[in-house]
Amino acid sequence: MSRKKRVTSYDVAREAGVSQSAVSRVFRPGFSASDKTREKVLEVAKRMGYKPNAIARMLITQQSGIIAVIVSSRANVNYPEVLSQLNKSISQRQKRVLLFTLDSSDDLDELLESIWTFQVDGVIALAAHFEERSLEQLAQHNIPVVLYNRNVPEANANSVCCSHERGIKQLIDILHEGNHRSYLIISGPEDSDVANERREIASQYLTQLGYSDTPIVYGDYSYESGREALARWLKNNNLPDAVICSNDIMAIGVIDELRENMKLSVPDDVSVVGFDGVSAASWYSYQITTIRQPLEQLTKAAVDILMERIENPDSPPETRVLVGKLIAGNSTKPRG
Amino acid sequence: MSRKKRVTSYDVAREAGVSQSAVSRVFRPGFSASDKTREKVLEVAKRMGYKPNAIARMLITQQSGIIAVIVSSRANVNYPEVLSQLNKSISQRQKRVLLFTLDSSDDLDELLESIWTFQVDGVIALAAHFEERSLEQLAQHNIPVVLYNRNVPEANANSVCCSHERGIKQLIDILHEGNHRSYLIISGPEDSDVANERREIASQYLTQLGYSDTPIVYGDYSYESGREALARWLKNNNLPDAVICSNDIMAIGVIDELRENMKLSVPDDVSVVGFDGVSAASWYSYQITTIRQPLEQLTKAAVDILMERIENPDSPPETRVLVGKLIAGNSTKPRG
DNA sequence: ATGAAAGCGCTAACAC
DNA sequence: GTGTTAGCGCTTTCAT
Repeated sequence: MSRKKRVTSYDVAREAGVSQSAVSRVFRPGFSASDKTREKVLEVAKRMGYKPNAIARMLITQQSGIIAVIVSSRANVNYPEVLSQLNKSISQRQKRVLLFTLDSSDDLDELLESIWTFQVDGVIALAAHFEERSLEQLAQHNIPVVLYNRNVPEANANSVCCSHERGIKQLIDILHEGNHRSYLIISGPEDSDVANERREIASQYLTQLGYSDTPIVYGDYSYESGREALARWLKNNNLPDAVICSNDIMAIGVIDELRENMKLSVPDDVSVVGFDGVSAASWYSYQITTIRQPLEQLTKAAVDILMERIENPDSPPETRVLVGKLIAGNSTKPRG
Repeated sequence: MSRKKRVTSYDVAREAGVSQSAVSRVFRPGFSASDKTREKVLEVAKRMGYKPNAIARMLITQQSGIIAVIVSSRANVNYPEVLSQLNKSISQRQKRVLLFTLDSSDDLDELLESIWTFQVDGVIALAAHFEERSLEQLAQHNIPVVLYNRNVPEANANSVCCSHERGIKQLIDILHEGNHRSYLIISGPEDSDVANERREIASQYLTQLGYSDTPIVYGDYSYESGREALARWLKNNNLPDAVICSNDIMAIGVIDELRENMKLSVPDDVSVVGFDGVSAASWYSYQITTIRQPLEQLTKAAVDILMERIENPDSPPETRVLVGKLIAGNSTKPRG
């Protein structure tokens, strides 16, 4: 490895005829140095191609300027987009995103070790398997954490989420007021907090409105699983008035299954609602009635909360719930 | 900041009654220590909660174990997915992904500085504005780089890409053999290498087949831009036999525009082809004839090449071109 | 305002 | 195999 030798602050100091600490100060924002020194140092630094070494700085300041973002590789459809947004927002704060993958809770300890090892300033967790004990461990190390659309009820952790309750109820209200009298719920996978929450809210609210025992079938958030879930149900049961899907992608699958194999049309034969407000949901061929998650605000809130905790570790835990926007699509219409 | 004091290798050494370097050796893979020492050290380390400090290790080894992945925040539709795949693949190699965003070439120097500052082991670049001079600068620092679906012709850099030539020609062959006699190309934005390449190949191949001066209109890869591009064209021109789109999302836009505003049907009135093979392309309501990029293989190849260059900096530059898979959809059919 | 000096926690010769 | 020692490049008192 013939990596060319780095230019260090000592090299610059020697060349500029000042001390090494003078160089250091010039490169630290908010530290004073005479104009003459500053000018000289900057000139020499530029000429020699000196750049402060972030690693050395981290070692001494015990701060890395790095935010760990934990994702699961299981394609939860809109995580990639969330990730992009988070990265954008964190970059603007002069911090960097270091990516960690968590696929099953087996890897949890290894993950925590790795996070700890990197001295990250904070953590944003999107992954489903990130459990309460992880929160405790990070808390012990005073590493602030923000959960994104995750529900870890007992822990009083920082979190941001989209109000599923408000959204689901809005959707069901539309259906109910539109005289839909029989429902089917297509839920996301049981190991997803978000799916469980959306399903339970829907189920309970329907009960409250007088439709008890609304049937539930499960998918895994994917297009195919939406199609299959519906097909499975219709093999032995009648068509409901409305299908409530835990996310848009399954709703799209449902619509396509109805079109292709049942030769039925949405919304004429049955209404379908989704959740998320992904871009495909608004495409002409689907136009799903759904709730759009305020992605940008959610990610921004997550980063805001985290930065606040980094600067001020004693801030009490905070949960910020944002309300999604109802998109009145064309996948629902009043009955009778 | 009341961060609890870290446990260091010295603490463990003292407690275990060995030297600090013994502790260090136990935690370095491939270094020898007697079973007795190893056992003792591991026991104490576990009890005290010791974890080696990656930052300190980086400082001394001059290797960070970090791969910089450069993305642009402009939503190039399938980058998020590429990013997930890369992360997965890099994690498996015991390295980590540090995310960098590059939106315009203005920020280039700042970006390079930052990359250099972090002592990253290697770079994978997806961003459009990552230019040749960046390659040179990184080469000077002996930081290996792999370009992903980027075309920087003069530089003999490492790169992986999907063969656009092979794919586009396959698509056009289908149309040509299906007696399509007039074409419209809807290209991605001009600041995208990939878009330019796809457009030029299509244009030239059509010329070669006898359709010179095939009209070209531009979009930005988005659904809306596909719709608008087609609408703009049809305002003053006749419907072509086939529309060749630079990506699937614009193809989907084109299909929806035809359906909604022109009351025309695909493939009966006009054929449409896309490129990428995103999941939406195969949905029943679109079923686009397209080329599926071998995403997994592409990302794996990128990581393979990079790792090889990290271990062996003198390996000559390598370009790996992978061929996509033709998906014969239902958005094309033979004419007359 | 500036310089000297003491680390941050680790690795890697080098002796033993 | 193990301990000693000298740094990696920086920040940060503490004198001056």
